[in-house]
Amino acid sequence: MKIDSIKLGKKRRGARRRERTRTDILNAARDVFAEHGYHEASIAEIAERADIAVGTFYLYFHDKDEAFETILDEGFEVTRSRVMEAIAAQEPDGATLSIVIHAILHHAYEQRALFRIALTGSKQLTQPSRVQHAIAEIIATILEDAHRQAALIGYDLPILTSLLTGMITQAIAWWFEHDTPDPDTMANQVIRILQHGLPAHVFTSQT
Amino acid sequence: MKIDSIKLGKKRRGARRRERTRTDILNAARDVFAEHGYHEASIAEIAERADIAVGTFYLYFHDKDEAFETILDEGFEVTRSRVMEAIAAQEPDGATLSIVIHAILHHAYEQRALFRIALTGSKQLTQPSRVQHAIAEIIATILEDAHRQAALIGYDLPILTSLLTGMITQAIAWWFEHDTPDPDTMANQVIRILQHGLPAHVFTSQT
Amino acid sequence: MKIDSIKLGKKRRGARRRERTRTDILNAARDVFAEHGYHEASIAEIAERADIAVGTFYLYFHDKDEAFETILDEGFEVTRSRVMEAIAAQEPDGATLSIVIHAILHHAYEQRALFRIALTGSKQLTQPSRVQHAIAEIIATILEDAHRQAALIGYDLPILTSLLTGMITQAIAWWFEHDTPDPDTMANQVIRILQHGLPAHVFTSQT
Amino acid sequence: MKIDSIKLGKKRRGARRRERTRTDILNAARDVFAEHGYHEASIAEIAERADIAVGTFYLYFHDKDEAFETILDEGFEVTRSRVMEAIAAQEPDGATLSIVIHAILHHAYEQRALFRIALTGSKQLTQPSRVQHAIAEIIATILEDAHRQAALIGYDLPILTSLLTGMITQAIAWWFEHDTPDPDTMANQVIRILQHGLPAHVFTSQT
DNA sequence: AATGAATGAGGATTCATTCAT
DNA sequence: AATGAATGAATCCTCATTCAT
Repeated sequence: MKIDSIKLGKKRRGARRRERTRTDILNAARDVFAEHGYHEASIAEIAERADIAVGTFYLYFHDKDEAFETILDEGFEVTRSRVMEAIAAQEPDGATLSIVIHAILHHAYEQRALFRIALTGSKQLTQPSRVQHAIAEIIATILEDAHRQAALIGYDLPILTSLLTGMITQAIAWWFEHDTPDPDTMANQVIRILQHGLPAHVFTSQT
Repeated sequence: MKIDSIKLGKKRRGARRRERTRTDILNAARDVFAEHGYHEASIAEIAERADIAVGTFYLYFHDKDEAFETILDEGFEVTRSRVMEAIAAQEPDGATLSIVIHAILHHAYEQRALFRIALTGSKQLTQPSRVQHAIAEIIATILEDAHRQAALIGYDLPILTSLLTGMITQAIAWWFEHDTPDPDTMANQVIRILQHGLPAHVFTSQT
Repeated sequence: MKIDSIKLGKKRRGARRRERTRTDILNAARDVFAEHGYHEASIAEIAERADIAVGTFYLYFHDKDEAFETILDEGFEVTRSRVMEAIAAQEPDGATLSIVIHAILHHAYEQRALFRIALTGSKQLTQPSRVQHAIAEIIATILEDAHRQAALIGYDLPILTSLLTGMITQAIAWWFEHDTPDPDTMANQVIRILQHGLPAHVFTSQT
Repeated sequence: MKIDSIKLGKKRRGARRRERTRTDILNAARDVFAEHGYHEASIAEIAERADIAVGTFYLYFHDKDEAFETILDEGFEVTRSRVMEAIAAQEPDGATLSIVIHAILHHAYEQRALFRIALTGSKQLTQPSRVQHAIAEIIATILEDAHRQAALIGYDLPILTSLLTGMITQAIAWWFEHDTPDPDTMANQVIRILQHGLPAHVFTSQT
């Protein structure tokens, strides 16, 4: 029994260590990708920041690509679940668009580095930015509900979803260059537009 | 005099030729950047498509970067002037937001390659804003007018501009993956949102 | 005394175990070398097939090279003794070339993996001779006898030995790509050439 | 006309230069491969010996492999044609085995580096040594003639070809470690065996 | 002006070997 | 004795840029 527990201890320690190294690498990689973008990020720099040898990187990730993908995948998994939790906590009966927008912007504000990578450090051209996809999915669920209730007649649902996503994405990107406003204020700006629209004035001739 | 005019002729011919080569390179480069993105685009391929030698490229552009910048700069200069012309033609008294959105989307639809480069093939991280900047500027003029007339109380003007730009940009990006709808339909979707907002329904609890 | 015997038992068991592990590694290594060749064989794969940790490999062999050398050395020691036994069993008075060739090809046919390593997976350039050397030695003893009896006048003994070795080696290499003929048939082909030579016909002009 | 000839001159000079560089690389590569074998040969060393930059290597060969293949391909093409010429010169009516063996060994002696690469510096395991193939082809033509005339009853033709090839190959390999004997003497040793066979003595019990 | 061969720094990836546990 | 995570030197290959012609 003693032996068992010791062995178990060892195993746990090994696993813990392995996990810690993996996290170190992922954090370092996220920073480097965020700073330089996919192409200009070098494994050497990631390794240095994670305080490991170059070769160690390859013990945890098959190649540069896999690390990149992992950051996005795991990052957005966290995003999705956090946002979902926030929504569920506030409005158990069903999410409203306002709550969703607030939740997304709150989380995005805290995870700027991740969003920066996803929005600008892309590896491929065709990636319509995985962020957009993640955001779009969340928004889609709400709009689909509304659509089912025939509340969105006149709108093409996929396009509407995409356009809202574009707006929210832009709100997030705003923070790449500015530090204010805070997420709530930003969310209110977005919601205001979506709720009331702009004054008729701007759509007609301006004399 | 005769000699002079000959020289002049030569000069002119030389200049015309130079101009043609420059355009060839720019066209080839735009295609290659659009196909592969900044990083994967090689000078060799650009040169081949422009039917010139690699070295010749460097007689016209200082480096890869300069060609890239030139494409965006000249491209958006054209965009701006075309859109402005379109607006002026339709509504001499002053543009309305509807007209601007229609004009922008029309032009963008025709210049997909350019917009694709600007939106996805960026060289640096902070760059996706090149298109956005161009679009934002046009929109800003209209919103500023409205703002001056106190019609936009409650909105932060720069942020509002940015958000609208995000929506329009997203509409353009939609065409990177889909061929429909046509620019007018797309513009109408955008305008519908901005004019009426979404039904109150989606902002409140959904029972 | 009791303690002693226990210790002894332990020691023996330890030694036996050590021996078994060593053999496991050697077997795994032989397979991997045979499959991939020296350079493409990785310690990691050898360790995996031997069901040990990478580090353990280095407890038994100083480096990749030593394992490789050991395989060849021990392999050919076995070859030599088996062949010698076979000869002694058949012809106690002294071996004949026929018997030797039969014996060598029989053994080689069964030990293809080893011979494949020795002939094609070599580490260094000057090495293809390891097998050759082993074969040559056996053949040399016979030829030297004959030479002593002045039966090989006109032949340079070392060269003759080498040439016969080349022929036999080639016979073995034949099996790297073909499964037939069986060792006896193959041996008879070799012997036929060495016994009668080729018809005079092929050495003169062919009208 | 003057312009034409100048242009032509330029073209020729360029082509000549290109050809020279290619040859330089091939020569350097042949040496390095011969010294270190395929795997240990580094492009850097080849480039240095050819007195070019690393990148230049890749202007002429797609990768290490292609250079290696080219050396063998071109090398054996030369071998074949030289040997064929030699044969044709001596015996217009049809080659005899003696002449072929002399010719092969003569050429091989002069091209030791090439043969060393082909025989020992192989890249893949399955390569039954392209040399062998080249030699085998030449020998096959002669033996097939004889076979057609039913002079080789009792022999399996492909195996016989292979065995002779093995012998000749071994003769060439001999020179990797020794400088003597000269090609003619060596050829005579080979021919002597093939013509008369070994004394019956060595095949029977040796009392 | 045009050419295109040459350059060489830069970066990804591998794997034999070590060593703390 | 055994483990297997960590190391980092070594090597291939790319491509923007230069420059002799």
